Amino acid sequence: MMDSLSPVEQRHVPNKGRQTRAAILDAALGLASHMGLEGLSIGALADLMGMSKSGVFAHFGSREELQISVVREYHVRFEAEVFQPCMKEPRGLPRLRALFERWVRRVSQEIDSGCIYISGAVEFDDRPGPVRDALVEMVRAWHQALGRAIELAVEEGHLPADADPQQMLFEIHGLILALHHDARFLRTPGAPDRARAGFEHILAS
Amino acid sequence: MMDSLSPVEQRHVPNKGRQTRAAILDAALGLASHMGLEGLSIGALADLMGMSKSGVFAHFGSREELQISVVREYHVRFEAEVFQPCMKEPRGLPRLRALFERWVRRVSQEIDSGCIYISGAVEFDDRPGPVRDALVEMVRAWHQALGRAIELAVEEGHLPADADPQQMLFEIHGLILALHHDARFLRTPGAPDRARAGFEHILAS
DNA sequence: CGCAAAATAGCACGGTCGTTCGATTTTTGC
DNA sequence: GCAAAAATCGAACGACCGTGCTATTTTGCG
Repeated sequence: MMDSLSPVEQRHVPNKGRQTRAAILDAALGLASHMGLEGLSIGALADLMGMSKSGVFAHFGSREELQISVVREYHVRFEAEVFQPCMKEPRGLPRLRALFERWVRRVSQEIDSGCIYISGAVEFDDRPGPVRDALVEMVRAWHQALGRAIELAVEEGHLPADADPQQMLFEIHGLILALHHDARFLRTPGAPDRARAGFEHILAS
Repeated sequence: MMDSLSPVEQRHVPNKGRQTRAAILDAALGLASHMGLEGLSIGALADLMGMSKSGVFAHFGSREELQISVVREYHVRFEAEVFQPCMKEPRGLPRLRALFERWVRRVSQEIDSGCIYISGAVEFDDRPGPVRDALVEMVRAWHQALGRAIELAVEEGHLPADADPQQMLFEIHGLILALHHDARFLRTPGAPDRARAGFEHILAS
């Protein structure tokens, strides 16, 4: 009778909705990694979930809102898997190396799941709207975090004082994009090591 | 009666068909640059050309064949605009620089037309079929041509003998991809110059 | 011109899409 | 346990898609 008797049990919080919404979003992330954000369809998502189209639809209100939710969820996971673990590393080169290594693994290791930041950037580069805005916001945030890590490496004296963090960021990002291209599209073996070698070239200058 | 009298003339070979096919292909290239190869629809193409869907359709036989034709046509133009003019440059660094500069201009300068190689790579990275095969073939050919230009620079002594052409190709390609990303998606000004600076960094090592 | 062949149009089919709406079932709060 | 509320379903709509079919028009050569 007393709610306070069971601390974990949340009787009066309507969580069925949230739970299925989270499950749908999880399936949507997998689907969007394969088909792209534009290829994400409510019907296919409903089939995958074993529920009706309108049942899925009701959780988001529109396809566009679903796409935005996918982008946000990807951002949360990317931050948790790539960014946050590296904050334990000492600032400067160690942290920067950790960030790059996790980024490389994220893009290459997972064979079947493409990076939504990269595919989304190509899909929405000249398609204005809220989805594009959300994507740009997330990518900008990640770039800013990475740029800050490079600046810290300069401040710590791990990189020469006249290094150009923005230029380094540009080149490092290029390595990741080339890795994504060669590993996922051309299926070239050894692409991750090419990216790592390029990273060392950038640091040694 | 005798066909051999007119070697060039082919009696029942019409001209109009090829012309309109070329015009359709031209429009299709513009459309695919904006919407991607997957976003290319016969209906939209017909509207753009002011003709019927079936009229457009008859020239290609299937949507897939249309996509492949677009890829091939893009390849021809890319070769004519980027590759061939640089063959007049002396082999080695001058030619390599010219190739990179024309590549940069091709990707960044044209504001409204995206690179089909890049967008196609993302769209078809895990979608098997003839369109993907055609794309891979064209991209591989271009990479091979660029790799050969780097090797020539080594042979000419313009680059150190222990340089790794494939590694350089990977890094240079990354610069182009980062340029495409920053210029078209993030709309960062100065991206072409970042790519050029990165190119100089690669050469100086 | 005339006639065959090529190019194009018009229409219809089956399919998928996002979305709406009312009915129905399940969850939740008391 | 009952009633309100939330979640889900099922069917339908209109729009677009690629494609096949049969006319109709246009082209090109004798």
